[in-house]
Amino acid sequence: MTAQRRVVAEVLDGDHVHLTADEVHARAVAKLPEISRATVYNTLGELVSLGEVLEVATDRRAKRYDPNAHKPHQHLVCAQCGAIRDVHPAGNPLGDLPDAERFGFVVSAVEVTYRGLCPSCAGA
Amino acid sequence: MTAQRRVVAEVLDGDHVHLTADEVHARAVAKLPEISRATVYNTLGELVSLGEVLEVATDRRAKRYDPNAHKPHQHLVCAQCGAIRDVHPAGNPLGDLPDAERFGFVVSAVEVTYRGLCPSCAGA
DNA sequence: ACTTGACCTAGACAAAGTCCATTGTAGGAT
DNA sequence: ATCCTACAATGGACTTTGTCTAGGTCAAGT
Repeated sequence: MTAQRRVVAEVLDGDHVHLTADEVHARAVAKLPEISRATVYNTLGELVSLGEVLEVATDRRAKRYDPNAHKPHQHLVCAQCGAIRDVHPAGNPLGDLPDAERFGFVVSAVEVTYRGLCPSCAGA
Repeated sequence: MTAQRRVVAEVLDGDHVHLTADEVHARAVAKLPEISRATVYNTLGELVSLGEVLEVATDRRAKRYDPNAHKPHQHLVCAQCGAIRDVHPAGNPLGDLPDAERFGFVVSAVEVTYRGLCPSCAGA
C-alpha cells in the first residue's frame, strides 16, 4: 500500500460515484500532485482485478469505475446529461435467456443498462 | 442516394454481421476504392439516425453496426474471442425495473448483454 | 554498502472517432 | 448550354482514451 494507491482508493470511496479514469486522476492529483496517469490506470486495473471496483461502460467514451462492487446491480443512464444511477431490477435476467437461445455458450454474466431521461433533462 | 451510401448499405446487408466502422470501411474500399473513412462514419451515423442500423457497444474498443434493427433483440458475447450472437430473451426487461428504482427517470430503452464463452473457447 | 525488486514517472505511442477546409457533383435556374 | 447553389465527399489534422516503455526511486534483505 503506497501513497499513490491510497489516494486512488480514497478518491473512489465515499459517494456512489461513477468516475472516469481521467476524473479519478484529476482528483488524485489534487491530493498528491506528482501522481502520474499511468499509475492511476495501473491502480484502477488492480482494483478491478481484486474485485474491489467494477468497470462500467455505459457510453463509448471513457470507462467508469464503480466502487459499489459487492452488491450486484445494474445501471440507469440519462441519455442527455449522462447521469448514472445504480438500480436493482426485479427478477434474474440470466434466467430469461432460454437454452435454445444460448447457442452452446457458457453464459456467466449479464449486464443491463436502462436508458432514459433524468428528471431535470425530461422537464427541460 | 449516392454511390458511397449505396456501398455502405450493401456492406451491412446480408449476413447477421456485427462489423466495426473500420471493417465496414475496409469492405467498402474493396467495392469503391476512393471512399474515405469520414464518409463511412457519416453514412453509418445517418443510417443510425434513420433507425436502419443499430450501434452496438459490446466492448470498449470499436462500435459495431448491426443491420438487424427492426426486430428487438439483445446480444450474447464471448468474453474470449469476441463472437457476437443476436439473442431473444424471454420476458420484458423494461418491466423488471420497479417504479421505486426509477428515480423519476423516463425510462425508454434497455440494453442487455450476456457474457460467457462460446462453444469453441469453452472447449479449448 | 550493494543488490534486488516493486513501484512510480514522464512521455511516446496507438486506436477510434470527430472536425474542418476544400473539392466535387447533381439539379435547377437563366 | 452554362451558371449557381446546396449538399456530399475527401483527406488530413486533431482529440480522446488508454497502453507501453525506459528509466528512476526507494525500501528491504544480505
